[in-house]
Parts: sequence; structure tokens; C-alpha cells
Amino acid sequence: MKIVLPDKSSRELPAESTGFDLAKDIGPGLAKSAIAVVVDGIQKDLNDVLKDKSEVSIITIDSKEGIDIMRHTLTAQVLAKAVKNLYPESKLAIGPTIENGFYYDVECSEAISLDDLDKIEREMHKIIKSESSITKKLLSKKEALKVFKSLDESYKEEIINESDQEDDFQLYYQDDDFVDLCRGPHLPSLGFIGSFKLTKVSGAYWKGDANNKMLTRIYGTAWNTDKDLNKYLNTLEEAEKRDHRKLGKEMDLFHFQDEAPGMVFWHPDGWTIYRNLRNFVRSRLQDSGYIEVNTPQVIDRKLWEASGHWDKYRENMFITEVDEEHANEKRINALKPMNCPGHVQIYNQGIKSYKDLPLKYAEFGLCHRYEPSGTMHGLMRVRAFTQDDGHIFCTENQIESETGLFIEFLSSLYADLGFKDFDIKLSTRPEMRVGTDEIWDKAEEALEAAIKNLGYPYRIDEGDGAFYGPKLDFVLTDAIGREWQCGTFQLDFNLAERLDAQYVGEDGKKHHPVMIHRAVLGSFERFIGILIENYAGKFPFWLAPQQVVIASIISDVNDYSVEIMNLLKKQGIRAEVDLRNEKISYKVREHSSKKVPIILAIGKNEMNDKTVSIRRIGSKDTNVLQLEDAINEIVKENKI
RNA sequence: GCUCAUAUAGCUCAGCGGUAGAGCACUUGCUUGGUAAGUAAGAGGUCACCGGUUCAAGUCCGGUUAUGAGCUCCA
Repeated sequence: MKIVLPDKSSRELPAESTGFDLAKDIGPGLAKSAIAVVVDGIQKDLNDVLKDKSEVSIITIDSKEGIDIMRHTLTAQVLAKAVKNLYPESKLAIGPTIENGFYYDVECSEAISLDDLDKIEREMHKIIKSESSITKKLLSKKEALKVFKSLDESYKEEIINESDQEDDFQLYYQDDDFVDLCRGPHLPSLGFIGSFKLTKVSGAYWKGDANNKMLTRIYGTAWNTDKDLNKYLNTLEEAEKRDHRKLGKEMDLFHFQDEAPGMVFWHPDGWTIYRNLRNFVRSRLQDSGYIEVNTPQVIDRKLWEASGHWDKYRENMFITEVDEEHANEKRINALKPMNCPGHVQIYNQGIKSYKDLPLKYAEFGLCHRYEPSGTMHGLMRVRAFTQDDGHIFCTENQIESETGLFIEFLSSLYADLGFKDFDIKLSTRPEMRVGTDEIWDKAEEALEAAIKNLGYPYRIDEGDGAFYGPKLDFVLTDAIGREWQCGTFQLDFNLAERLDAQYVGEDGKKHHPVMIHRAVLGSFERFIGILIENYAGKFPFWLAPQQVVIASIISDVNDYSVEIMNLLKKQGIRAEVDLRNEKISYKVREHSSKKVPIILAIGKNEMNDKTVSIRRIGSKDTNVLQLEDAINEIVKENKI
């Protein structure tokens, strides 16, 4: 039979040949590292029989797909078996791979804790040592059910029962008859398994549904070599070191307390960062045609009913109760969870003409949302946060140009904040939606055209748009490769109509404008969390809360130190002196650990020569400069 | 919201039935020292909150609150 290879060349093989036969035919090296094949675009086991005229490529253990298959085999054949060996009463649910690793969900009467992972790992090593080969059997629904019924694996039975296929259920066996149901493909033998480590245990619902039983989920990570494994474990450690909650405490930036869960108490230095960031965004917004507004914090439920929030999102809103003194008012209010209804109220004052569009309101709006208790996480997920929110009121024809302007605006802001890369995700119409297909067509096309014009790569998330319109989400990548979704650009065909926002068109008739909800940072709180982790606390000079500390070496130079501080302060630099009766090494250590960007050490020499000794964070080098030159350099550095 | 875990000095943590301990930080004294911890002394705690068991509870049990890891959610 004839097999076509990825380079379109073809090979003649005897009938009934497998992927492994093909690999052998190509070369012994390939045969050694081959673990699976892709047949006509679908991953198959290496020992599956190939069909005539199919297109086949070979997956080797060191490819991305290969590692994924290895992880898959590791969880389904090794972790699952180890758990069954150690806890014979346990039942297997599912064991997929995830980014960098895998997990397996099991039902276990005995609680499995972190301390048990060692034991399970040892059992896994024992299983791998057998280098058992893995063979596949194809069973009918009835036969497959019989197998798992006899093993009392009720989750597997459920999976089979709910499947709409009747035949070809894939059961993978090891030499000693351990069996697991799996979509495959799997490694041909356990000998291909590389380095792994079990990382954590937690609970997870069967099928991800909170109404179902909570299973035990065991997580692990796996790589081809010890080196890769260690590299990954190191990045985890690095992420832990950068944790904004830890750095926030160390650098004295903010805290939380029981009386206001999910709401930030900003300390002086944290608030300085916040203000710097806000000033930066504010000036950019002004340059880009936005008008800043401000809307009330507490608004009568009537407006939330009109906007639709009361119906849909009441669960997540903070509602105020009328107290005794004000009982005659009998009003129920809500803390705003969003700024948009407020912005429409401003828009609705007076009559708008098509000549007024696009009209762009911006607000650093403080919003409250009652997030479920288990979802809060430092600054990243809070109940009170400030959005760099904005709403663009425009016509359908202006969508494309406004999209382009926004993407460029966002891109320049991200670049100045230290994020060069971001991805764009276009979410299209969901099943439940408002608006005609015609307007959805037009809107989705406009968004896509704008991205294409600017030449940015993007991906499409079918059906992930909001019910009121398609949207773009912007995902940035931080210094250690993690992704954060921050910016958003959401078209809304619903709210203007609901709240009766109109403009008079060229035709003299009234029309509803398209509303675009947009944010670049998302929330200041979360974005500062991301900045802390991205920079590991070592903020760029212009953002740093304390920019310069002038540390005296002996008390004779105190006056000169204060003089330097005042010169810097006059130039708008956040400078402080440290005149304490401590050694210079003590002061350097303390201010370095607080991540102050510049330490100026001042001793007798500096005072006599009118110089400073400058030391930058992250470097042990010191550099002696003339005072005037140093100040000029520092002032220059303060520009974004 | 769900599961599991955690809550002791400003911070990091030890103590796990017989009414509290370390290091750092803080205060004071000595020390004026040249780039990541000078030195001595002192002060500092309703052991998260409410209840239970016990002669006796940071210590065991239950509840509440908050936090953490996941899950679910995120307009």
C-alpha cells in the first residue's frame, strides 16, 4: 500500500503495516523515538494498522505532541494504576493533560493529602520500571461496559453510557492487565516516560458541575528530561517569589483585613504607584479624544432595573438597606458594579447629533461586585476595584475605525508599561443574543477588518461573545511568560436601546448609537498586581514609590544629604534621606530589599567634592558623579 | 458558593492538654562605621472570634469569620 508523508513524498509498504513499520522503514533512529502517528490529521497509536493512501506523520517523544502523549499515558496508565494499587477501593474518573502536566480525578474514601504524594510517586516509579508495553483493544459499548462493571468503575461506565458511539471503545492494557478507557493515543511502552513530579492535590467536581460529587484531583508535571523538569520547577519557584501578595507586604504597599474582604487598604507607597499609573493613563486618554466624567457610587435600583443588571446580576451587587433615620425614603440602592448606565445618563442629557459621534467618555470608576468568597485572590480578584473604563458612543460605520484607534492606543500603553507582546482574541456571536444577524455580521467583520489592517495576529473564539455584542480581549505576556487578560473592547447593541440613548442622524431621524465598552488595564488593582509580579517589585523608575534614597555614611554629611534630597524633590523626584545611626551596608541592604531604584551613598569624599556615589537596584556597582550631573541623569530617567 | 487546609508578637514561624517561645523588626544605651545585617539591654501576645469537652484548652471537638490551594464563577 501507499503512504503519503508530510513532505508529500510517498512510500510503498506491505498491507497491514503499522505506524511503527513505517517508522522502521524510514530509519532506525526514527523507529526508536516514534511513539504515535498522525493519520489524515488524527492522532493514532503507533501500532494501529495504516490504511492505503493515507497521509501519515510520525510523532516522536521529543516533540510537543509527543510530550503531551507521554503526559497522557503517565496519568492514565501510571498515576491511575498507582492510585488503584495503593487505594484499591478508589474509583477512577478522568485523567487529562493540562499545560505543563496532567491530573487525574479519583473518588477515594480515604483522604489523600500532600504528604501522600511521595508514596504515590514511589509506586509510580515502580510501575514505570516494569517498562510494560501498552496494547489496545477495541470493544463494543456492551463489552466495554461489562469490563468496567466487573471492576466497579462506575465513572467509566457513565462515560461509556453517555457516549453516542456504539463501537470501538479504546481500552488500553498493560502486561499485567491493568486497563483504562482512553481516547488515546498512548505510548507504546512505559519505557518512554521521562521525569515527573506530583505537585498538588485538591478537590474537583465530577464533570465540573458543582451539584456533583467532589472528587480528589491529583496534579503532576512531566517532562522528557530531569533538566526540563527542574527548569519548570524553577519557574514555579520564581513565580512564588514574585507573588504580589508577598511583595506587597514586604514593600509595605497594601493590606487586606477581615472587615472588608476583597477590598484594598492602600498604604502610602502602594497608593503612590496607583496615582502614578492613573496619571499616566489619564494623560494618554486626554491625548486620545476621551472626556473624563464621574458618576455616582450609589444608584437607585430603578436604573439597574432599566439597564437589565437588576434582573441578571443582582446576586453580584452590593445592595444598600435603608436605615431607620432615612426610613421615610424607602429606596433601595445598589453600589455600582459597572459604569456604563451612568455614562448613558450623561449622554442622555441634551440632544446628540451624528456630528457629536464618536463621543468617548472615560471614568476611573470605582465599582463594587460581590464576588463569591472562594474566588478572591490578593489584588487579582477583588470586590472593589477601579476600572480604566470608557464608553464610545458611535455609529455602526464608525466601529471599524474606532477599533483600530483603540488597538493602537492599547498597544502604546502596554509598551510603555513594559509589555511588548499581547494577543488578541475575537469572540463572536453566542447562541443567546440580541440584535439582528445583519448587525452581528457587520460588527464582527468590522472588528476583524480593523485587526487585519493593523497586521496584528489574532484568534477567534466562536460563540464566546456577550449576548449584547462581539468583543475583543487583549492578553498580555509577562516577564516570566505568564498570560494575563487585561484589555477589552466590547460592542453593545443592547444598552443604548434599553436606556434610550439616541442621536439625530443625517436623515433627521433618531437612531440608537452603538455603545462600545472598553478598558486597557481592566482594573487598577489587578493591573498593579500584574506589574508587581512582572517587575518582581523592581518598578521602572517613573512608577517606583520611593525613587531615590540618600544614605549618609557619617553624621557629618547630614546637611549635604538633605541638600541633595531637596534639590531632587524640587525636580519632582520622590527622594528621601536616611540619616540614621547605622552602617552604610545596613542601609544599602534595607533599601535594596525595599527595591528603591537608586541609592545615593554620601560620605566625607562626596561632601568635599560635591559628588554623589550612585548605586542602582539589581547591581552591585557604584559610580561617583558630580552632583549636578547625577541630578540631570535622574530627572531624565523619570520620563516615561 | 463547594472541597480540603491554615489562623500564636509588626513580619516569618516553633510550641499541640499543666495559663507562651525564636529570629528579624521596634525602643534605649554604646558605636561615626564606605555599599546587602555593628553591639548590649528593653519593651511587645484576650495564642482570629463564639461555644463545648476537661480539675485544667493556642493545644481536643463544633460553629463563625478571614486567608490559601483547587473547583465552579467572573456581566
